[in-house]
Amino acid sequence: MSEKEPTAPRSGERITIREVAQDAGVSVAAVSKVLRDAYGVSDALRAKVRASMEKLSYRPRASARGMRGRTYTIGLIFPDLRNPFFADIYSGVNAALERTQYQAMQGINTTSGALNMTSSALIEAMIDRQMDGLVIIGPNMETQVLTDLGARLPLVVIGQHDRGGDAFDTVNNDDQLGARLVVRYLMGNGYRKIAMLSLSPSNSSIIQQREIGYRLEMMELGAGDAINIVRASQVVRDVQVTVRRLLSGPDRPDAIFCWTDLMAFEAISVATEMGLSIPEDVAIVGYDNTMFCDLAQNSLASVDQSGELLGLQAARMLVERIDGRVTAEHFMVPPRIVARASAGPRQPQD
Amino acid sequence: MSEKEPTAPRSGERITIREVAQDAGVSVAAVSKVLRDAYGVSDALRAKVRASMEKLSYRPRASARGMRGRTYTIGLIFPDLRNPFFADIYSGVNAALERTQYQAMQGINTTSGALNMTSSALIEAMIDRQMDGLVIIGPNMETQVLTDLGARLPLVVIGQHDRGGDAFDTVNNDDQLGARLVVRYLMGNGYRKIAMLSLSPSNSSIIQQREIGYRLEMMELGAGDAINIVRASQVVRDVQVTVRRLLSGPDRPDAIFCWTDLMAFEAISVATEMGLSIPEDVAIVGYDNTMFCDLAQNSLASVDQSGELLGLQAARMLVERIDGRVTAEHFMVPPRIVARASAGPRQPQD
DNA sequence: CTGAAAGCGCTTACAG
DNA sequence: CTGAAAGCGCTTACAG
Repeated sequence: MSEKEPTAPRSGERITIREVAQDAGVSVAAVSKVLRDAYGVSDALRAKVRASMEKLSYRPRASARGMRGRTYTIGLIFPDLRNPFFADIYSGVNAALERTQYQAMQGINTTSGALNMTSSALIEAMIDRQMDGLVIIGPNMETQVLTDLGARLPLVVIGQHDRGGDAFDTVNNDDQLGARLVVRYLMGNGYRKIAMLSLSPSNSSIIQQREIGYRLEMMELGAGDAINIVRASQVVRDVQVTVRRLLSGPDRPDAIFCWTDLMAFEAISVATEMGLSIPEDVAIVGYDNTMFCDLAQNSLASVDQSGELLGLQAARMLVERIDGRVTAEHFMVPPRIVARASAGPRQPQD
Repeated sequence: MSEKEPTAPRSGERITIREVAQDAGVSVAAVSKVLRDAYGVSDALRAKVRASMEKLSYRPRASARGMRGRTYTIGLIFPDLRNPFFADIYSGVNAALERTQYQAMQGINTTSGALNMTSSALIEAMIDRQMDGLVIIGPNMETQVLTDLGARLPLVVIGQHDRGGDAFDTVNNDDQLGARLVVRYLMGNGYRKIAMLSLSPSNSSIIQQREIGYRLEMMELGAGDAINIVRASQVVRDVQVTVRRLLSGPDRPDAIFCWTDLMAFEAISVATEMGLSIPEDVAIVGYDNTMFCDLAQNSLASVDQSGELLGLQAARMLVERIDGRVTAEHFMVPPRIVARASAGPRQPQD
């Protein structure tokens, strides 16, 4: 294999800062300052340089900038791509960066199995590529790992309640409240034996918060005896088996509060296959309020956690950190129940 | 705003090629050659350098490499993030790159509206960041734009049948055959008045190929008089209105062949809301065979176009181009019908 | 407020 | 097969 360099076409094809400086009749350093909106540039000089940049359609190269300064690129790490909820977060991030020089680049942990391994490999790849900062969504790692990472570069975490001193910011939906709202909503509609289909392994703080909220609200509303948490991994087959077992038992729940809309859709599917009616035989509630909840065949009641707002806020906070903030900030969005037929008012039993 | 540089922590913290060279007792150039697997390095030297890299846990910085050579980063551009089909393509790309030094970075065109504007802005952002090559999925742009782009950097396009000389490679599902298979399948199950719910605006070659396949097969199977193509944009409301109109007309179709699973789910929703049974009143077929087709509430028959294979192949071809190939290659995957209840055998009519 | 020079961490001819 | 030196396109002290 030859060592040709077809990647970069004829060199000199791309305009550099040097040519802009020459065209504007100023120094290279002056152009650099205009580029970075740095102080110490007169309006006249700025105008001249801007005009030359426009005229030559100059675009700075991120990798050259990254050699000493910033790349104006931030990395987004998603836990998976199949949940349309993440698209909402992504739009929020993009909206926040729209009028800045920053650009978001995504990486996704698709490989199942050794999740920690995969995500740390991806994180290192992002650091190798000089990301100015990282937004990690729904991390499946120890808080200590995030703390260490936050010491290396600006970091904002979405979906992680445990804090790491000043090492990173967090942006969350109030998961404990979200779970409480679900229990209240279901109780209000006449359901009492409410089971929770949670996620395993359950080491994430989001999972813990939702389980706590569920337990507390069940107890406070006098249904402590009906508390029933079952767990499944995200794998489809595992969800199906778990739901089927739950619905086949002698003491079938009235309602299932599912970890995610995706799990709830599977629950609807299994219940349907078992010949059960929703919500007459069993009510189903999801989390995320994804676009598929509205489909008539799902009509899934769900908790809206404003993904777009989460993304927007995370991106803003990250840029602040890149700009020098060193103390942690934490942002929490209130969740909201969106009622739909899958958990509608219970008919009087015969 | 001060000009501090919190992005890069204490400098010197990261190991450089120079320190590796020193540790191994060789020149910097030698280390670079080992890094690039370039020729002209003895096994002994290679082993020494590898050991030092390991010992110091050295990792090359992509932006420094990009200054003269490659960044070992390829850009993936998706038309949207809400379709789980793209997750399949992504896994394929990742699988292909797994044992290479390359890393994929994603960008997504979320902003609706001026689609061309958005995607070209994203493409420029990727070029600014020195991507070694680009994979563009389902581009909404003129072939000429792709041809120009292919002249600037290695390019593979997924979902584009029009070719651009040697400027870029294409990877496709055989969309014309896919559409034919759907018509054959539906006819075989007793449906004849088969409408096609296509995408507007219909300037993409994929759309054209599917429409051609649909028309030809309808004619060849003697149902030319029943040809009926309606179009909707991806916007949910538009799909709903279009499907409702189609199903309310005086001459209701027996079956609807939908542009995408996502559209098919909407079609199922609308039909359900109208009190129609599927497939008794109207059969529905989708395209992409996404994970949601299997849910009992959808049971959506669909065309599988092997997203993972498309992604795998595209990534391989892109790496070949980066390595110097200058002639175009074109790869086509055969589609496959996955039968499900939404288009099951038609019951004899009363 | 402005500019000349050094340097970021690699790769690339080129000389030995 | 190996290495010393130049250079990629920016930013950053530093001097004026």
